[in-house]
Amino acid sequence: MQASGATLSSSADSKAAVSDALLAWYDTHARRLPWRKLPGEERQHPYRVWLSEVMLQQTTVAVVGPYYARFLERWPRVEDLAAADDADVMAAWAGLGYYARARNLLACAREVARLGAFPSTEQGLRQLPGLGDYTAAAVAAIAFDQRAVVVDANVERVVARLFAIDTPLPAARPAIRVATDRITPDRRAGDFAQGMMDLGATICTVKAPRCLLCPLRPHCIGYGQGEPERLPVKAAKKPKPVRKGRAFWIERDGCVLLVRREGKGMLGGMRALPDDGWSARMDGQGAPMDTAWRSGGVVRHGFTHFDLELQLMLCGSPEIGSLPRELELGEWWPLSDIEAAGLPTVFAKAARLALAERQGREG
DNA sequence: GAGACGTGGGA
DNA sequence: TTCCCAAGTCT
Repeated sequence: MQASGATLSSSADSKAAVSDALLAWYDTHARRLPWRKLPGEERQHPYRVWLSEVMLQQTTVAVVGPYYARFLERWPRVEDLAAADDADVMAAWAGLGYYARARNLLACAREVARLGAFPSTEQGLRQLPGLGDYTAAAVAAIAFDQRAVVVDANVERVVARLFAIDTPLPAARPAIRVATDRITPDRRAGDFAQGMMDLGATICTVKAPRCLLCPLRPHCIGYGQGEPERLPVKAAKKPKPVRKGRAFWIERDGCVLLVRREGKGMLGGMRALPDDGWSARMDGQGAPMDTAWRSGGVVRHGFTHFDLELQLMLCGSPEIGSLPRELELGEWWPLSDIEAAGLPTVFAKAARLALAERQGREG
């Protein structure tokens, strides 16, 4: 743990100075978000805090908004979510990405329903599926007013600049955590955490930080050194490989054949078009059946760790009994209601392409 | 520690 | 267009 020899100022009250400045700023500049407490409310409901925090993992506030509203409308309490069908929850999550979050969301809701309530301590929360260091600390602080050290990417950026920590990530994490602990107040830890995240999102931004508007500027070593936007230092990214595969659009009587992806891997638990195995850490292989396929065009889609060129293959009215065993378990989904299938984006793109091709042939 | 795991929006 | 990356977790 090495913070460039920088420490927060030597004055004994500097810790309170930073948290006081941050909290005062939060009191007047907090973003008004659907999952935040209403004025006068003592604290936020654990279910809503947890739901929003899981959705917000690696996902922007703007994208989460509509999903959060739909989930809360459909499953108002954690017990409602615990009782939901897996397929319904996965379909409702479609488009948000990182589908392990949805699988863990259900597992967590069922565990909480079994327990009778959310654990009220960071340690207890940390045991729940899908709650790592960040989310356990955030829920403990925001919903239960516990003092917890909440470190997300915003806090990492703010703190790296505040203390001028120039060790590259991820090696800087221990130092950043210690520094965050040092400035986290004993009271209002939830407001402090949300204030730090709001500051990171609106003032202490990745590029072109608005330092002249920042309440922490007098305390910020990175600002004092100039070029705070240089921090935190990150390791160079590896290039993404391009992977090729095929997906199969099998149509019959106004319906298309959808399968459910197995397991915990890529898009696991989601409805999908049958494919040739491209997602199994390799290029795709063969077709699911021997029939007259025609090309429906190419879908390009970027995943986190590879880019995909997906060749869409089409066939209409397969003969009865010609389907391979693994496809007999699929669902024949009405084309008129394809939106409700909850396809992950790559397959939603493929469906749009297939329907457009269909339009072209009929028109 | 490093890689798997999605997506849409902004510059 | 291309690149970066956002309230991370799990293995």
